[in-house]
Amino acid sequence: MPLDAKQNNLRRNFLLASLPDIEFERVQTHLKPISLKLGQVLYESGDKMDYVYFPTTSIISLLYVMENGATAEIGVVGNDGVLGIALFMGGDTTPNRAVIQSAGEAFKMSAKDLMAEFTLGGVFHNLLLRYTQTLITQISQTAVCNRLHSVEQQLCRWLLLSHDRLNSDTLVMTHDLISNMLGVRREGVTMAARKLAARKLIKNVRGSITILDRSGLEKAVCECYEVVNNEYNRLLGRGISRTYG
Amino acid sequence: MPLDAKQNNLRRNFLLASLPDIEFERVQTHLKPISLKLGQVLYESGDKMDYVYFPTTSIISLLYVMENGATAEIGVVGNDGVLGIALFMGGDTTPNRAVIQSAGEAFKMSAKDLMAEFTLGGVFHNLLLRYTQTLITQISQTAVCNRLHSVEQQLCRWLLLSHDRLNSDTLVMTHDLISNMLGVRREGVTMAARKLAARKLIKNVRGSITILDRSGLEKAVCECYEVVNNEYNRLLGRGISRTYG
DNA sequence: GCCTCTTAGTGCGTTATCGCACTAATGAGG
DNA sequence: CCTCATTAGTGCGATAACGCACTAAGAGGC
Repeated sequence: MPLDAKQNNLRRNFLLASLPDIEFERVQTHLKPISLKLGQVLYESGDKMDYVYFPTTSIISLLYVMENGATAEIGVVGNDGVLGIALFMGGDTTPNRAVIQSAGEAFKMSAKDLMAEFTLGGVFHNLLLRYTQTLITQISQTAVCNRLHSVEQQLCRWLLLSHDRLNSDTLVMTHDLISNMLGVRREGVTMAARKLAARKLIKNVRGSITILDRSGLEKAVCECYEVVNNEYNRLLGRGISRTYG
Repeated sequence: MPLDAKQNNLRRNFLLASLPDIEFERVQTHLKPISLKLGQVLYESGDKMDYVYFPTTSIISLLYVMENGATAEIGVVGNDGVLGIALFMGGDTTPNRAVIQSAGEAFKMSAKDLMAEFTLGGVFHNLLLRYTQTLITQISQTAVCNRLHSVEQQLCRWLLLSHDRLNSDTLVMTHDLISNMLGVRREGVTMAARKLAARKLIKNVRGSITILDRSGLEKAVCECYEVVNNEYNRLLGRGISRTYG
Protein backbone atom coordinates (compact mmCIF):
# COMPACT_ATOMS: atom_id res chain seq x y z
CA MET A 1 0.00 0.00 0.00
CA PRO A 2 1.43 3.43 -0.94
CA LEU A 3 2.12 5.55 2.11
CA ASP A 4 -0.40 8.23 1.18
CA ALA A 5 -3.16 5.70 0.76
CA LYS A 6 -2.26 4.03 4.02
CA GLN A 7 -2.32 7.29 5.92
CA ASN A 8 -5.62 8.14 4.32
CA ASN A 9 -7.05 4.83 5.43
CA LEU A 10 -5.62 5.11 8.91
CA ARG A 11 -7.55 8.30 9.39
CA ARG A 12 -10.77 6.39 8.87
CA ASN A 13 -10.35 5.08 12.38
CA PHE A 14 -11.48 7.91 14.65
CA LEU A 15 -9.04 7.08 17.40
CA LEU A 16 -6.06 7.20 15.07
CA ALA A 17 -7.49 10.29 13.41
CA SER A 18 -7.55 12.07 16.75
CA LEU A 19 -3.82 11.73 17.36
CA PRO A 20 -1.65 14.80 17.04
CA ASP A 21 0.77 14.63 14.11
CA ILE A 22 3.84 13.72 16.13
CA GLU A 23 2.23 10.73 17.78
CA PHE A 24 0.42 9.73 14.61
CA GLU A 25 3.71 9.55 12.74
CA ARG A 26 5.23 7.37 15.44
CA VAL A 27 2.21 5.12 15.80
CA GLN A 28 1.54 4.60 12.11
CA THR A 29 4.88 2.95 11.51
CA HIS A 30 3.70 0.09 13.76
CA LEU A 31 0.35 -0.42 12.05
CA LYS A 32 -0.19 -3.12 9.46
CA PRO A 33 -3.32 -3.35 7.32
CA ILE A 34 -5.37 -6.52 7.57
CA SER A 35 -8.54 -7.77 5.91
CA LEU A 36 -11.11 -9.37 8.16
CA LYS A 37 -13.69 -11.89 7.00
CA LEU A 38 -17.22 -12.32 8.32
CA GLY A 39 -17.24 -14.78 11.21
CA GLN A 40 -13.49 -14.72 11.69
CA VAL A 41 -12.49 -15.02 15.35
CA LEU A 42 -9.74 -12.61 16.40
CA TYR A 43 -9.62 -13.59 20.05
CA GLU A 44 -11.02 -16.57 21.85
CA SER A 45 -11.88 -16.16 25.51
CA GLY A 46 -8.72 -16.56 27.56
CA ASP A 47 -6.39 -16.01 24.62
CA LYS A 48 -3.19 -14.14 25.01
CA MET A 49 -3.49 -11.00 22.92
CA ASP A 50 -0.64 -10.61 20.47
CA TYR A 51 -2.21 -7.74 18.57
CA VAL A 52 -4.74 -4.98 19.00
CA TYR A 53 -6.90 -3.97 16.07
CA PHE A 54 -8.04 -0.57 14.86
CA PRO A 55 -11.00 -1.20 12.52
CA THR A 56 -11.59 1.15 9.63
CA THR A 57 -14.39 -0.51 7.67
CA SER A 58 -14.89 -3.71 9.67
CA ILE A 59 -17.02 -4.25 12.75
CA ILE A 60 -16.02 -6.53 15.59
CA SER A 61 -18.42 -8.00 18.10
CA LEU A 62 -17.46 -8.76 21.68
CA LEU A 63 -19.24 -11.95 22.66
CA TYR A 64 -19.46 -13.81 25.89
CA VAL A 65 -19.83 -17.56 25.49
CA MET A 66 -21.55 -19.48 28.29
CA GLU A 67 -20.58 -22.98 29.31
CA ASN A 68 -23.68 -24.34 27.58
CA GLY A 69 -22.75 -22.58 24.34
CA ALA A 70 -25.26 -19.74 24.61
CA THR A 71 -23.80 -16.42 23.57
CA ALA A 72 -24.51 -12.77 24.24
CA GLU A 73 -22.88 -9.66 22.87
CA ILE A 74 -21.56 -7.21 25.40
CA GLY A 75 -20.32 -4.58 22.99
CA VAL A 76 -19.24 -3.73 19.50
CA VAL A 77 -16.08 -2.12 18.13
CA GLY A 78 -15.80 -0.38 14.78
CA ASN A 79 -13.99 2.61 13.35
CA ASP A 80 -14.85 4.36 16.59
CA GLY A 81 -12.35 2.44 18.62
CA VAL A 82 -9.90 -0.36 19.15
CA LEU A 83 -10.14 -4.05 19.95
CA GLY A 84 -7.94 -5.25 22.77
CA ILE A 85 -8.32 -2.79 25.61
CA ALA A 86 -7.62 -5.52 28.18
CA LEU A 87 -4.00 -5.39 27.02
CA PHE A 88 -3.21 -1.87 28.17
CA MET A 89 -5.58 -2.21 31.12
CA GLY A 90 -3.20 -4.79 32.47
CA GLY A 91 -4.93 -8.08 31.75
CA ASP A 92 -2.78 -9.84 29.20
CA THR A 93 -5.57 -12.13 28.14
CA THR A 94 -9.03 -11.26 26.92
CA PRO A 95 -12.15 -12.40 28.76
CA ASN A 96 -14.35 -12.47 25.65
CA ARG A 97 -14.52 -13.85 22.18
CA ALA A 98 -14.02 -11.24 19.48
CA VAL A 99 -15.66 -12.11 16.18
CA ILE A 100 -15.99 -10.19 12.93
CA GLN A 101 -19.56 -9.06 12.57
CA SER A 102 -19.01 -7.22 9.33
CA ALA A 103 -16.17 -7.96 6.93
CA GLY A 104 -13.77 -5.16 6.14
CA GLU A 105 -10.41 -3.62 6.85
CA ALA A 106 -8.50 -2.85 10.00
CA PHE A 107 -4.98 -2.08 11.12
CA LYS A 108 -3.21 -4.23 13.62
CA MET A 109 -0.46 -3.31 16.05
CA SER A 110 1.62 -5.70 18.10
CA ALA A 111 1.11 -5.84 21.84
CA LYS A 112 4.72 -4.83 22.35
CA ASP A 113 4.50 -1.74 20.16
CA LEU A 114 1.20 -0.73 21.72
CA MET A 115 2.51 -0.96 25.24
CA ALA A 116 5.63 0.96 24.35
CA GLU A 117 3.57 3.84 23.04
CA PHE A 118 0.99 3.61 25.82
CA THR A 119 3.66 3.80 28.48
CA LEU A 120 4.88 7.10 27.08
CA GLY A 121 1.73 8.55 28.59
CA GLY A 122 0.92 11.02 25.82
CA VAL A 123 -2.29 11.73 23.96
CA PHE A 124 -2.36 8.10 22.84
CA HIS A 125 -2.50 6.94 26.45
CA ASN A 126 -5.30 9.32 27.36
CA LEU A 127 -7.22 8.63 24.18
CA LEU A 128 -7.19 4.89 24.81
CA LEU A 129 -8.42 5.41 28.36
CA ARG A 130 -11.18 7.76 27.24
CA TYR A 131 -12.21 5.24 24.62
CA THR A 132 -12.27 2.53 27.28
CA GLN A 133 -14.61 4.71 29.30
CA THR A 134 -17.02 4.94 26.36
CA LEU A 135 -16.84 1.18 25.92
CA ILE A 136 -17.69 0.75 29.61
CA THR A 137 -20.73 2.93 29.00
CA GLN A 138 -21.69 0.78 26.05
CA ILE A 139 -21.36 -2.43 28.06
CA SER A 140 -23.28 -0.93 30.99
CA GLN A 141 -26.07 0.12 28.70
CA THR A 142 -26.16 -3.37 27.22
CA ALA A 143 -26.68 -4.71 30.73
CA VAL A 144 -29.52 -2.28 31.38
CA CYS A 145 -31.09 -2.87 27.99
CA ASN A 146 -30.96 -6.64 28.45
CA ARG A 147 -32.78 -6.25 31.71
CA LEU A 148 -35.46 -3.76 30.83
CA HIS A 149 -36.21 -3.68 27.10
CA SER A 150 -37.93 -5.82 24.51
CA VAL A 151 -36.26 -7.80 21.79
CA GLU A 152 -37.67 -5.39 19.23
CA GLN A 153 -36.10 -2.38 20.93
CA GLN A 154 -32.83 -4.19 21.29
CA LEU A 155 -32.84 -5.12 17.64
CA CYS A 156 -33.29 -1.43 16.79
CA ARG A 157 -30.37 -0.55 19.00
CA TRP A 158 -28.24 -3.23 17.44
CA LEU A 159 -29.09 -2.15 13.90
CA LEU A 160 -28.27 1.47 14.68
CA LEU A 161 -24.98 0.59 16.37
CA SER A 162 -24.01 -1.42 13.31
CA HIS A 163 -25.21 1.20 10.85
CA ASP A 164 -23.15 3.87 12.60
CA ARG A 165 -20.00 1.87 12.00
CA LEU A 166 -20.75 1.00 8.39
CA ASN A 167 -20.51 2.77 5.04
CA SER A 168 -23.52 0.97 3.66
CA ASP A 169 -27.19 0.86 4.53
CA THR A 170 -27.19 -2.91 4.08
CA LEU A 171 -26.00 -5.26 6.80
CA VAL A 172 -24.94 -8.68 5.55
CA MET A 173 -26.22 -10.75 8.43
CA THR A 174 -28.63 -13.62 9.00
CA HIS A 175 -31.30 -13.61 11.68
CA ASP A 176 -29.53 -16.54 13.24
CA LEU A 177 -26.31 -14.59 13.67
CA ILE A 178 -28.17 -11.61 15.10
CA SER A 179 -29.91 -13.90 17.56
CA ASN A 180 -26.51 -15.08 18.81
CA MET A 181 -25.47 -11.48 19.35
CA LEU A 182 -28.62 -10.48 21.16
CA GLY A 183 -28.77 -13.73 23.09
CA VAL A 184 -32.34 -14.46 22.00
CA ARG A 185 -34.14 -17.01 19.81
CA ARG A 186 -33.68 -16.87 16.08
CA GLU A 187 -37.47 -16.72 15.72
CA GLY A 188 -37.54 -13.77 18.06
CA VAL A 189 -35.28 -11.86 15.71
CA THR A 190 -37.42 -12.89 12.74
CA MET A 191 -40.54 -11.61 14.46
CA ALA A 192 -38.98 -8.33 15.52
CA ALA A 193 -37.49 -7.79 12.06
CA ARG A 194 -40.84 -8.44 10.44
CA LYS A 195 -42.49 -5.86 12.64
CA LEU A 196 -39.86 -3.29 11.74
CA ALA A 197 -40.22 -4.19 8.08
CA ALA A 198 -44.00 -3.79 8.32
CA ARG A 199 -43.36 -0.24 9.49
CA LYS A 200 -41.03 0.29 6.49
CA LEU A 201 -38.06 0.98 8.76
CA ILE A 202 -35.98 -1.83 7.29
CA LYS A 203 -36.05 -4.19 4.35
CA ASN A 204 -35.64 -7.76 5.25
CA VAL A 205 -34.18 -10.04 2.58
CA ARG A 206 -32.51 -13.39 2.83
CA GLY A 207 -29.13 -12.93 4.45
CA SER A 208 -29.22 -9.18 4.81
CA ILE A 209 -31.10 -6.28 6.31
CA THR A 210 -31.29 -2.85 4.73
CA ILE A 211 -31.97 0.29 6.72
CA LEU A 212 -34.74 2.18 4.91
CA ASP A 213 -35.73 4.78 7.46
CA ARG A 214 -32.94 5.67 9.83
CA SER A 215 -34.83 8.39 11.67
CA GLY A 216 -37.79 6.07 12.09
CA LEU A 217 -35.52 3.53 13.71
CA GLU A 218 -34.23 6.21 16.04
CA LYS A 219 -37.78 6.86 17.15
CA ALA A 220 -38.39 3.17 17.77
CA VAL A 221 -35.19 2.54 19.74
CA CYS A 222 -34.93 2.76 23.52
CA GLU A 223 -33.00 5.53 25.20
CA CYS A 224 -29.99 3.23 25.60
CA TYR A 225 -28.78 4.04 22.12
CA GLU A 226 -28.62 7.77 22.61
CA VAL A 227 -26.98 7.48 26.04
CA VAL A 228 -24.04 5.63 24.52
CA ASN A 229 -23.73 8.08 21.64
CA ASN A 230 -23.83 11.10 23.86
CA GLU A 231 -21.10 9.72 26.05
CA TYR A 232 -18.96 8.94 23.04
CA ASN A 233 -19.40 12.43 21.64
CA ARG A 234 -18.68 13.99 24.98
CA LEU A 235 -15.48 12.06 25.54
CA LEU A 236 -14.13 11.69 22.04
CA GLY A 237 -15.50 14.83 20.57
CA ARG A 238 -17.01 13.69 17.35
CA GLY A 239 -20.06 11.82 16.26
CA ILE A 240 -19.99 8.18 15.56
CA SER A 241 -23.70 8.41 15.01
CA ARG A 242 -24.84 9.65 11.66
CA THR A 243 -27.42 11.74 13.42
CA TYR A 244 -25.65 13.21 16.36
CA GLY A 245 -22.34 13.67 14.56
CA MET B 1 -8.08 8.91 64.24
CA PRO B 2 -4.59 7.90 65.45
CA LEU B 3 -2.23 7.28 62.59
CA ASP B 4 -1.74 3.61 63.40
CA ALA B 5 -5.46 2.95 63.47
CA LYS B 6 -5.92 4.83 60.23
CA GLN B 7 -3.20 2.86 58.48
CA ASN B 8 -4.67 -0.32 59.79
CA ASN B 9 -8.06 0.61 58.41
CA LEU B 10 -6.67 1.72 55.09
CA ARG B 11 -5.26 -1.73 54.58
CA ARG B 12 -8.76 -3.12 54.71
CA ASN B 13 -9.22 -1.83 51.19
CA PHE B 14 -7.48 -4.35 48.96
CA LEU B 15 -6.38 -1.79 46.42
CA LEU B 16 -4.70 0.38 49.02
CA ALA B 17 -3.27 -2.70 50.69
CA SER B 18 -1.59 -3.69 47.43
CA LEU B 19 0.45 -0.52 47.16
CA PRO B 20 4.17 -0.70 47.83
CA ASP B 21 5.21 1.19 50.94
CA ILE B 22 6.55 4.26 49.20
CA GLU B 23 3.36 4.88 47.26
CA PHE B 24 1.19 3.92 50.19
CA GLU B 25 2.86 6.54 52.35
CA ARG B 26 2.32 9.20 49.72
CA VAL B 27 -1.27 8.21 48.96
CA GLN B 28 -2.44 7.83 52.54
CA THR B 29 -1.78 11.46 53.38
CA HIS B 30 -4.52 12.37 50.89
CA LEU B 31 -7.11 9.96 52.27
CA LYS B 32 -9.82 11.06 54.68
CA PRO B 33 -12.12 8.64 56.50
CA ILE B 34 -15.83 8.98 55.89
CA SER B 35 -18.91 7.17 57.19
CA LEU B 36 -21.52 6.22 54.65
CA LYS B 37 -25.20 5.67 55.43
CA LEU B 38 -27.54 3.21 53.77
CA GLY B 39 -29.22 4.83 50.80
CA GLN B 40 -26.85 7.77 50.66
CA VAL B 41 -26.13 8.90 47.11
CA LEU B 42 -22.46 9.66 46.41
CA TYR B 43 -22.81 10.51 42.76
CA GLU B 44 -25.85 11.30 40.71
CA SER B 45 -25.71 10.54 37.01
CA GLY B 46 -23.91 13.39 35.24
CA ASP B 47 -22.35 14.77 38.41
CA LYS B 48 -18.88 16.18 38.43
CA MET B 49 -16.77 13.93 40.60
CA ASP B 50 -14.97 15.81 43.32
CA TYR B 51 -13.84 12.72 45.20
CA VAL B 52 -13.15 9.07 44.67
CA TYR B 53 -13.94 6.59 47.44
CA PHE B 54 -12.06 3.55 48.69
CA PRO B 55 -14.58 1.50 50.71
CA THR B 56 -13.37 -0.54 53.64
CA THR B 57 -16.56 -1.82 55.25
CA SER B 58 -19.21 -0.15 53.06
CA ILE B 59 -20.63 -1.37 49.77
CA ILE B 60 -21.55 0.94 46.92
CA SER B 61 -23.92 0.04 44.14
CA LEU B 62 -23.60 1.44 40.63
CA LEU B 63 -27.10 2.03 39.34
CA TYR B 64 -28.41 3.13 36.02
CA VAL B 65 -31.63 5.11 36.21
CA MET B 66 -33.93 5.08 33.19
CA GLU B 67 -36.02 8.04 32.09
CA ASN B 68 -39.12 6.34 33.47
CA GLY B 69 -37.46 5.84 36.85
CA ALA B 70 -36.73 2.13 36.49
CA THR B 71 -33.31 1.21 37.80
CA ALA B 72 -30.79 -1.56 37.24
CA GLU B 73 -27.48 -2.23 38.89
CA ILE B 74 -24.49 -2.59 36.62
CA GLY B 75 -21.91 -3.32 39.26
CA VAL B 76 -20.91 -3.13 42.87
CA VAL B 77 -17.84 -1.69 44.61
CA GLY B 78 -16.64 -2.68 48.05
CA ASN B 79 -13.31 -3.15 49.79
CA ASP B 80 -12.13 -4.77 46.56
CA GLY B 81 -11.94 -1.51 44.69
CA VAL B 82 -12.61 2.15 44.24
CA LEU B 83 -15.60 4.25 43.26
CA GLY B 84 -14.96 6.87 40.61
CA ILE B 85 -12.97 5.18 37.86
CA ALA B 86 -14.45 7.53 35.26
CA LEU B 87 -12.27 10.25 36.73
CA PHE B 88 -8.92 8.77 35.84
CA MET B 89 -10.33 7.25 32.67
CA GLY B 90 -10.81 10.78 31.42
CA GLY B 91 -14.51 11.41 31.80
CA ASP B 92 -14.83 14.04 34.47
CA THR B 93 -18.43 13.20 35.18
CA THR B 94 -19.96 9.87 36.10
CA PRO B 95 -22.56 8.18 33.91
CA ASN B 96 -24.25 6.35 36.81
CA ARG B 97 -25.78 6.91 40.16
CA ALA B 98 -23.66 5.58 43.03
CA VAL B 99 -25.66 4.67 46.12
CA ILE B 100 -24.67 3.08 49.41
CA GLN B 101 -25.98 -0.44 49.48
CA SER B 102 -24.51 -1.28 52.84
CA ALA B 103 -23.60 1.30 55.46
CA GLY B 104 -20.00 1.45 56.60
CA GLU B 105 -16.69 3.19 56.27
CA ALA B 106 -14.61 4.39 53.36
CA PHE B 107 -11.74 6.72 52.60
CA LYS B 108 -12.14 9.55 50.18
CA MET B 109 -9.52 11.28 48.09
CA SER B 110 -9.94 14.47 46.13
CA ALA B 111 -10.02 14.33 42.35
CA LYS B 112 -6.98 16.59 42.21
CA ASP B 113 -4.88 14.42 44.52
CA LEU B 114 -5.93 11.28 42.73
CA MET B 115 -5.00 12.62 39.33
CA ALA B 116 -1.66 13.88 40.59
CA GLU B 117 -0.76 10.41 41.83
CA PHE B 118 -2.26 8.64 38.81
CA THR B 119 -0.22 10.76 36.42
CA LEU B 120 3.00 9.64 38.07
CA GLY B 121 2.38 6.33 36.35
CA GLY B 122 3.56 4.07 39.15
CA VAL B 123 2.00 1.01 40.74
CA PHE B 124 -1.01 3.11 41.69
CA HIS B 125 -1.67 3.88 38.02
CA ASN B 126 -1.40 0.26 36.97
CA LEU B 127 -3.41 -0.99 39.92
CA LEU B 128 -6.29 1.35 39.12
CA LEU B 129 -6.29 0.23 35.51
CA ARG B 130 -6.23 -3.44 36.46
CA TYR B 131 -9.08 -2.84 38.86
CA THR B 132 -10.99 -1.11 36.08
CA GLN B 133 -10.50 -4.19 33.95
CA THR B 134 -12.05 -6.37 36.65
CA LEU B 135 -14.97 -3.95 36.94
CA ILE B 136 -15.47 -4.20 33.18
CA THR B 137 -15.65 -7.95 33.59
CA GLN B 138 -18.21 -7.54 36.34
CA ILE B 139 -20.35 -5.23 34.22
CA SER B 140 -20.04 -7.52 31.21
CA GLN B 141 -21.12 -10.47 33.27
CA THR B 142 -24.07 -8.49 34.57
CA ALA B 143 -25.11 -7.91 30.97
CA VAL B 144 -24.85 -11.60 30.16
CA CYS B 145 -26.59 -12.65 33.36
CA ASN B 146 -29.45 -10.22 32.74
CA ARG B 147 -29.91 -11.75 29.35
CA LEU B 148 -29.67 -15.43 30.09
CA HIS B 149 -30.42 -16.24 33.72
CA SER B 150 -33.40 -16.41 36.03
CA VAL B 151 -34.24 -13.99 38.81
CA GLU B 152 -33.40 -16.68 41.34
CA GLN B 153 -29.94 -17.21 39.93
CA GLN B 154 -29.34 -13.50 39.81
CA LEU B 155 -30.43 -13.10 43.39
CA CYS B 156 -27.87 -15.75 44.36
CA ARG B 157 -25.20 -13.90 42.49
CA TRP B 158 -26.18 -10.64 44.11
CA LEU B 159 -26.18 -12.13 47.59
CA LEU B 160 -22.75 -13.66 47.08
CA LEU B 161 -21.28 -10.46 45.68
CA SER B 162 -22.57 -8.58 48.71
CA HIS B 163 -21.48 -11.25 51.16
CA ASP B 164 -17.95 -11.17 49.75
CA ARG B 165 -17.67 -7.50 50.54
CA LEU B 166 -19.16 -7.72 54.01
CA ASN B 167 -17.96 -8.75 57.46
CA SER B 168 -21.33 -10.08 58.45
CA ASP B 169 -23.58 -12.87 57.25
CA THR B 170 -26.59 -10.59 57.50
CA LEU B 171 -27.49 -8.11 54.79
CA VAL B 172 -29.65 -5.23 55.96
CA MET B 173 -31.77 -4.84 52.90
CA THR B 174 -35.46 -4.98 51.94
CA HIS B 175 -36.79 -6.97 49.02
CA ASP B 176 -37.88 -3.71 47.50
CA LEU B 177 -34.35 -2.34 47.47
CA ILE B 178 -32.98 -5.56 46.02
CA SER B 179 -35.61 -5.43 43.30
CA ASN B 180 -34.35 -1.96 42.33
CA MET B 181 -30.83 -3.33 42.06
CA LEU B 182 -31.77 -6.34 40.03
CA GLY B 183 -34.23 -4.39 37.91
CA VAL B 184 -37.07 -6.82 38.61
CA ARG B 185 -40.37 -6.74 40.51
CA ARG B 186 -40.37 -6.64 44.26
CA GLU B 187 -42.58 -9.74 44.26
CA GLY B 188 -40.07 -11.49 42.06
CA VAL B 189 -37.42 -11.01 44.73
CA THR B 190 -39.83 -12.19 47.41
CA MET B 191 -40.54 -15.37 45.48
CA ALA B 192 -36.89 -16.09 44.74
CA ALA B 193 -35.90 -15.38 48.35
CA ARG B 194 -38.59 -17.72 49.62
CA LYS B 195 -37.35 -20.50 47.40
CA LEU B 196 -33.81 -20.03 48.68
CA ALA B 197 -35.11 -19.92 52.25
CA ALA B 198 -37.05 -23.15 51.66
CA ARG B 199 -33.74 -24.75 50.74
CA LYS B 200 -32.21 -23.36 53.95
CA LEU B 201 -29.66 -21.35 52.03
CA ILE B 202 -30.76 -18.06 53.54
CA LYS B 203 -32.96 -16.81 56.34
CA ASN B 204 -35.44 -14.25 55.31
CA VAL B 205 -36.63 -11.82 57.97
CA ARG B 206 -38.25 -8.47 57.68
CA GLY B 207 -35.66 -5.98 56.46
CA SER B 208 -32.72 -8.31 56.27
CA ILE B 209 -31.41 -11.51 54.75
CA THR B 210 -28.97 -13.82 56.47
CA ILE B 211 -26.71 -16.20 54.59
CA LEU B 212 -27.05 -19.62 56.22
CA ASP B 213 -25.34 -21.88 53.73
CA ARG B 214 -22.73 -20.13 51.68
CA SER B 215 -21.53 -23.17 49.79
CA GLY B 216 -25.13 -24.10 48.99
CA LEU B 217 -25.59 -20.67 47.46
CA GLU B 218 -22.48 -21.20 45.40
CA LYS B 219 -23.99 -24.37 44.00
CA ALA B 220 -27.22 -22.55 43.15
CA VAL B 221 -25.61 -19.56 41.44
CA CYS B 222 -24.92 -19.33 37.73
CA GLU B 223 -21.39 -19.41 36.37
CA CYS B 224 -21.35 -15.61 36.14
CA TYR B 225 -20.31 -15.30 39.75
CA GLU B 226 -17.22 -17.42 39.44
CA VAL B 227 -16.12 -15.81 36.19
CA VAL B 228 -15.94 -12.42 37.87
CA ASN B 229 -14.08 -13.79 40.89
CA ASN B 230 -11.55 -15.63 38.80
CA GLU B 231 -10.79 -12.53 36.81
CA TYR B 232 -10.39 -10.50 39.97
CA ASN B 233 -8.04 -13.04 41.48
CA ARG B 234 -6.06 -13.28 38.29
CA LEU B 235 -5.58 -9.55 37.95
CA LEU B 236 -5.37 -8.42 41.54
CA GLY B 237 -3.87 -11.50 43.00
CA ARG B 238 -5.99 -12.13 46.03
CA GLY B 239 -9.43 -13.43 46.72
CA ILE B 240 -12.34 -11.17 47.27
CA SER B 241 -14.46 -14.28 47.47
CA ARG B 242 -14.49 -16.10 50.76
CA THR B 243 -14.27 -19.33 48.85
CA TYR B 244 -11.73 -18.72 46.20
CA GLY B 245 -9.57 -16.47 48.29
C1' DG C 1 -33.63 -26.35 -14.81
C1' DC C 2 -33.35 -29.14 -10.85
C1' DC C 3 -31.36 -30.47 -6.48
C1' DT C 4 -29.86 -29.20 -2.19
C1' DC C 5 -28.49 -26.34 1.45
C1' DT C 6 -29.28 -22.31 3.90
C1' DT C 7 -32.29 -19.04 5.71
C1' DA C 8 -36.78 -17.39 7.02
C1' DG C 9 -41.52 -17.98 8.63
C1' DT C 10 -45.40 -20.52 11.25
C1' DG C 11 -47.84 -22.83 14.89
C1' DC C 12 -48.48 -24.12 19.46
C1' DG C 13 -47.98 -25.36 24.08
C1' DT C 14 -44.93 -23.91 28.09
C1' DT C 15 -42.70 -20.87 31.16
C1' DA C 16 -41.02 -16.76 33.45
C1' DT C 17 -42.01 -12.47 34.53
C1' DC C 18 -45.00 -8.57 34.80
C1' DG C 19 -48.68 -5.33 36.66
C1' DC C 20 -51.86 -4.56 39.84
C1' DA C 21 -54.81 -4.96 43.70
C1' DC C 22 -55.02 -6.75 47.78
C1' DT C 23 -54.05 -8.91 52.60
C1' DA C 24 -50.90 -10.14 56.36
C1' DA C 25 -47.23 -9.62 59.33
C1' DT C 26 -43.82 -6.92 61.79
C1' DG C 27 -41.93 -3.48 64.70
C1' DA C 28 -41.22 1.34 66.25
C1' DG C 29 -43.43 5.33 68.55
C1' DG C 30 -46.83 7.36 71.31
C1' DC D 1 -50.47 -1.93 74.59
C1' DC D 2 -52.31 -0.05 70.53
C1' DT D 3 -51.65 2.33 66.18
C1' DC D 4 -49.66 3.05 61.99
C1' DA D 5 -46.21 2.89 58.56
C1' DT D 6 -43.29 -0.33 56.45
C1' DT D 7 -42.35 -4.66 54.56
C1' DA D 8 -43.64 -9.15 52.89
C1' DG D 9 -46.81 -12.47 50.81
C1' DT D 10 -50.92 -13.85 47.65
C1' DG D 11 -53.77 -14.23 43.68
C1' DC D 12 -54.67 -13.76 39.00
C1' DG D 13 -54.89 -12.33 34.37
C1' DA D 14 -51.73 -10.49 30.72
C1' DT D 15 -47.63 -10.70 28.06
C1' DA D 16 -43.17 -11.70 26.20
C1' DA D 17 -40.17 -14.93 25.22
C1' DC D 18 -38.99 -19.81 24.96
C1' DG D 19 -38.43 -24.69 22.83
C1' DC D 20 -39.48 -27.46 19.33
C1' DA D 21 -41.17 -29.28 15.13
C1' DC D 22 -42.31 -28.12 10.98
C1' DT D 23 -43.01 -25.70 6.23
C1' DA D 24 -41.65 -22.30 2.79
C1' DA D 25 -38.74 -19.65 0.17
C1' DG D 26 -34.42 -18.13 -1.89
C1' DA D 27 -29.69 -19.06 -4.18
C1' DG D 28 -25.77 -21.57 -5.75
C1' DG D 29 -23.79 -25.80 -7.99
C1' DC D 30 -24.24 -29.39 -11.29
